[in-house]
Amino acid sequence: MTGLRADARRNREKILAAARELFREQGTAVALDDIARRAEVGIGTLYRRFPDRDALITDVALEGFETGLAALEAARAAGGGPVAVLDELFRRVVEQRDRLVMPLIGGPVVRDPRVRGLQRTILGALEEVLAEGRAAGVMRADVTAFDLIGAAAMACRPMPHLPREAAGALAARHVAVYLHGLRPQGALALPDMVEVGEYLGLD
Amino acid sequence: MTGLRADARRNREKILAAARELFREQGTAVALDDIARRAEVGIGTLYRRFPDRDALITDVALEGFETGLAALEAARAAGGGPVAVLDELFRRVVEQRDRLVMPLIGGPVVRDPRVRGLQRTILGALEEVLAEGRAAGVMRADVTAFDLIGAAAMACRPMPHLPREAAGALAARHVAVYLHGLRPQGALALPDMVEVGEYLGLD
Amino acid sequence: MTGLRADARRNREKILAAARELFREQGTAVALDDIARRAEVGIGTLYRRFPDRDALITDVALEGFETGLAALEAARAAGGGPVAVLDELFRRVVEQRDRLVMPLIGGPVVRDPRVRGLQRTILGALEEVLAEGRAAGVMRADVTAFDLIGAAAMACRPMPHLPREAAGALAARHVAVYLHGLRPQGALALPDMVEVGEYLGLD
Amino acid sequence: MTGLRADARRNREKILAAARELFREQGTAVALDDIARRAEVGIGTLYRRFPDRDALITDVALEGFETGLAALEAARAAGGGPVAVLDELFRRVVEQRDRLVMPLIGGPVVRDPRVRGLQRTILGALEEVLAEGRAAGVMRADVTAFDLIGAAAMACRPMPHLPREAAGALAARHVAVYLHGLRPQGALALPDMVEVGEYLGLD
DNA sequence: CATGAATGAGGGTTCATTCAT
DNA sequence: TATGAATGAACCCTCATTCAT
Repeated sequence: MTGLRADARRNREKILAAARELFREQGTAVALDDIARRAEVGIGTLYRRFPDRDALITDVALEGFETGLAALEAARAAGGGPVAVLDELFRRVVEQRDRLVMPLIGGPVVRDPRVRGLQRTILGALEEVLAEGRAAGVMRADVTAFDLIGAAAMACRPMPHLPREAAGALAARHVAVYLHGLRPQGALALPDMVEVGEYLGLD
Repeated sequence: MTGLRADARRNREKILAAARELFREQGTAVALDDIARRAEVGIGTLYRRFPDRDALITDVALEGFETGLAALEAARAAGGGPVAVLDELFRRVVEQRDRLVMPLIGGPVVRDPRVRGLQRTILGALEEVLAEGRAAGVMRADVTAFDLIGAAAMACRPMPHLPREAAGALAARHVAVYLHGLRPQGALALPDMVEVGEYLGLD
Repeated sequence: MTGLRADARRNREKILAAARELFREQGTAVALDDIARRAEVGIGTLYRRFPDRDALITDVALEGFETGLAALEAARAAGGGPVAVLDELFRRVVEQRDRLVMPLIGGPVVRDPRVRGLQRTILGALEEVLAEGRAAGVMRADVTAFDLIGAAAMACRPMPHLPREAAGALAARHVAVYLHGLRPQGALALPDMVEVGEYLGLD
Repeated sequence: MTGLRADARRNREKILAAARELFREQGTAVALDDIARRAEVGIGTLYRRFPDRDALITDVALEGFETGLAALEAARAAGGGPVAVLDELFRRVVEQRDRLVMPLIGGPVVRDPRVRGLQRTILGALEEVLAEGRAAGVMRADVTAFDLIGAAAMACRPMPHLPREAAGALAARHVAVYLHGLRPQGALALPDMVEVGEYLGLD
């Protein structure tokens, strides 16, 4: 990744960008030939860099998680209370949902230790925000970091039958209502949480 | 559908059930051979009943919309105010999300007039519930029927990397927070809604 | 193999014949497309009948062993002493070496239980011939059935750089000298035999 | 070959050794990448030294023929009558059959004039041995140098399904019987020899 | 000179679709 | 009508070969 020749690194980036786009548009089963074509490289180049489909999916997902973590850190750095942090975080999540392909991805990704590390870091930071919110009495006590991750995943899912900006607007509105619902006033208890640890391979 | 011989109708049902399962498990691009095999009919039989993949997808989606409409009608019939209706509706939606494959489906479905009719009916009924809720001061004025459909779609999406019951719990909790967020108290304005009419082919 | 539809069985035979020819001409790595083309069937038909290259190789080899066993039985049926039997056997082997692709084949074939059964039968029959020859004092005591199989394998090997009839003549002459060498008179001891049992998976 | 820089010559040798091994293990169709990898040089280096696959095959074959000629000369130098010479020659052939890849090789090799020269030399020397043997009455009159080359070729062929030492023992035993068969006593006439001249490109 | 990145043709395999039984 | 055999286009992947570093 770092020791690559200049042209090789450039190609790697082009391939990842093309994969990101096509995964969103057509799912991760899209033809690798198409990815190579959109990236304007030969199919052999794609295979040299990513030995199989999973390697490509994993790296796209990895960048997604990195983007997610960066969004969270930026939201915290922007200051404001925990409510403002989540508002800002989800604003960025919806805005950058093209890069957050994360929720598209099935099982294999989870196995990658780099992904697991990022997931752990993100979960930890979210827990801190939630703890602040609970302490300040502005967030329900029963919502967990897993719930927030799940909400982000749902909001990022592509809706292929909707035009892009409509899907964006719908996601933004959905998230706004959801965040509004995080306030504790008059809330009924949530259904029980089930063990989601293995989502992270944290067990 | 109705004028079919008994065994032919039985085959049709077996095929639809198999398709529903496999669409959820593997997406709508799953091999038709696999569907025929799981349905325990020959591939030729599948083709006799459903001339192409889209016909099968359409019929599965149609059943999904019918299930959704039935859930809505049952929720209204159960009585209670508009809040109770939405609670009950979404409870059923999450519970029966296996059949609500609707949100899995891309563009082609929209073209079918039967689907459009069902969508119109569902949207109309949802608007009525929302109107009641607004009149009673228990629902935000700026949430639309489209938002509710969108929320249902997001909640129904399969999360293939999560074990089934974990995904169900996450969806139920998400929906609970979302519905809580529908209350008007202290709500900030939602982002603008964009025209989603073509989602229904209503334009 | 037996329960096949008439046209399906016809295709199966055409594919096996084409494979036999091309394996000899170009080795077992020959393009399967080429086999399908020579057999005048679609590539899909080939794959329906033989799920992978090994399945095809195995079946070709199987027919080879059946041919070999038939040659041995015919040679014995023709009567004459053990020397005449081996003469006749090897005459047939060289003559039909196109079908005796057996020696072309590497490891995977051995695993097939049908192949192992044939190998056992052939070895047993060869031992009987050798025993008769030894009893009559016309065959070296130290030659084994494995040696005879090995000799047949060597003689059947294609020599792609030689024109077909030249290779045949060379093989026939080689075999003649070899058989002549089987006589006990004045023979020096053979080098030790090494365990070849696993060739048959007999261990 | 001679005017090469020291490191270049070292690379050349490493490539030839790797090719010899892999040709025997997997045939001459083995991937050139694999040869470069086993030789621990870049693929570009291999191509600089050997412009195409045939050049590499030719050089490996050339070394094989040189090895064969050396074995023949050593056998003659060891003294003893013609029978002893052939015994010693074939002992060496079986022993060094790894280097005698010659019989693996198809048509292209023949074209190289250096190979043809070696073949002619070897054939000539073999004829001399046979002539001595015939004169001494210890060798059949109808066996030719071509037959001996053919016997060597058959004995050198790899038998990939047999463990290495078993294949060696089988070859040694086969050769012993064959050489025993070369004696004239009581021999029946051999089948006619066909013109094999073009094997050498001597026509 | 050595290296290894890039290329794309070609072979392996799957699967949607047609059609003979 | 039900079946499953046949077909071939399209996708996956490898590897010979060229060329920039």
